[in-house]
Amino acid sequence: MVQNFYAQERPRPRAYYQHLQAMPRIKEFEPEEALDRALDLFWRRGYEGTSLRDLLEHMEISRQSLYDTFGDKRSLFLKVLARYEALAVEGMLDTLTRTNWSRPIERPLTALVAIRGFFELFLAEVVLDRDRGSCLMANTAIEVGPADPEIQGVVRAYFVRVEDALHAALARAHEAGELPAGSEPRGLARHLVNTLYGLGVMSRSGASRAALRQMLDVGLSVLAR
Amino acid sequence: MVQNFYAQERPRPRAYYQHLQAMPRIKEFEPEEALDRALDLFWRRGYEGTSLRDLLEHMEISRQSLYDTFGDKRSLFLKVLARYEALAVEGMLDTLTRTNWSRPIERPLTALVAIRGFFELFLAEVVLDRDRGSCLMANTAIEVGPADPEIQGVVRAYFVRVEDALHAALARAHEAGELPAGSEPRGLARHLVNTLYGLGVMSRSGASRAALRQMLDVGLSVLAR
DNA sequence: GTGGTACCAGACCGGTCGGTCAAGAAAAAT
DNA sequence: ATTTTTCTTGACCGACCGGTCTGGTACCAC
Repeated sequence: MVQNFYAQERPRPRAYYQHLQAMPRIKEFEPEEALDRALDLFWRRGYEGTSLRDLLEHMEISRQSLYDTFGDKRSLFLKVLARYEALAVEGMLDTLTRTNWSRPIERPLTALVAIRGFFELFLAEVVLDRDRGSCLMANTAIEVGPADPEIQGVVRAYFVRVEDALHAALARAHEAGELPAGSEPRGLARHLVNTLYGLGVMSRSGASRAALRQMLDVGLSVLAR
Repeated sequence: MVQNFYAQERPRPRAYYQHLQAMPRIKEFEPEEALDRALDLFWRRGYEGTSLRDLLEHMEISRQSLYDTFGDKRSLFLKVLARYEALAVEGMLDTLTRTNWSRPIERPLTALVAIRGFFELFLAEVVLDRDRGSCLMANTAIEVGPADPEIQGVVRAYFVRVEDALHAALARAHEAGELPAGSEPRGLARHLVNTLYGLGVMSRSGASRAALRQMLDVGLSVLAR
């Protein structure tokens, strides 16, 4: 599902051209890499804030190639969102289900530790690269909002996937008796999603690292037994 | 500070023109009302997403009047932000410090109840008017971000004011022994700010009312003793 | 070679952007 | 009536928007 979703009509299997008299010139750019560059730009400047000229310059492809490969600007954006979701969910599941977490000292991982690790990673990324604003989906939720129902649907679906991933980890923690008595994993998962993307807003407003850290700590305190 | 901040060079005191031979034609629109209409539009569609034509149409003033009264688009936006801050902080302090809260049954108000009431009010507003996305400042934080340091500073300052208002209420609750043992009002206040504007993002993504409610409940659960 | 494809550069399109300017009408003072 | 100011309408500006089109070139198979 991840590969080739950007090129509907050009799957490019070499065998495809066998019956033809001529072979097309091979692509000189890597569509996936170009998509990643577009992702970076949209992330930093938003959809409207990124012009076609900006995109061409950063993706280092020609105007023609962009339209041939990705369609118009909105189509490109949808493909960027899909790629972001694929990358982010993959990384998230990786972090949340890894059996050992800390690099220097490998130790058995409880679900709670995994969740904490996930949030730590998120915070570190946010602080490191400030002007991306933590999450493309959160940025898009705000910028596009209800104005484009299709895009809004993509964003909502993403948040639900994140919630489900957290919920799975919380359910494991719950079974293992790691959560406070009377905890409800679904509610906790939703709370964590809310905390996560709240941090995106606060970071984007220029909040200090200490403030972000405190928000995170208190937000996670509901998990403490 | 609130009145007349929109018209730097036209304080319009009647006495000002006494020494002149002629009086200017009086304004035919109400600057404050026009500003409110601009506020509404910026709130719904964002800064870049609102064109001058949109503004003129909604404010029902002429292009010339807009430039004469508010300056260029960015100046207008800064004045809108200032007005929003004045209105929102006023309403917030009102809610957080009112001595009785519920309309039907007047009862003495603990700080904790005031805080809950404040969040309930916020949630109700968010759900009621979905496509405004809950908070102009949060929208602006995401859209503008670090690209415009001055605007970013305004937004950050606003968040700090909200945090301080919540902190004051929490400090009162803390003194009254309403908070769990070992609570730290500053950390709690920051957490609440984070929860608040996380809700803005989630609402804008089209989250269900039930999901928002749950996020809010779990977020506030850190206040429960 | 020829044919067919994908590459690139750049001109070009209509439309919209934020912002300015000009001209005239309206009001209130002398 | 005159003066002075602000109002409104609408034309106008250069710049940029997203998107299309053309021409020339590189590549590969026959």
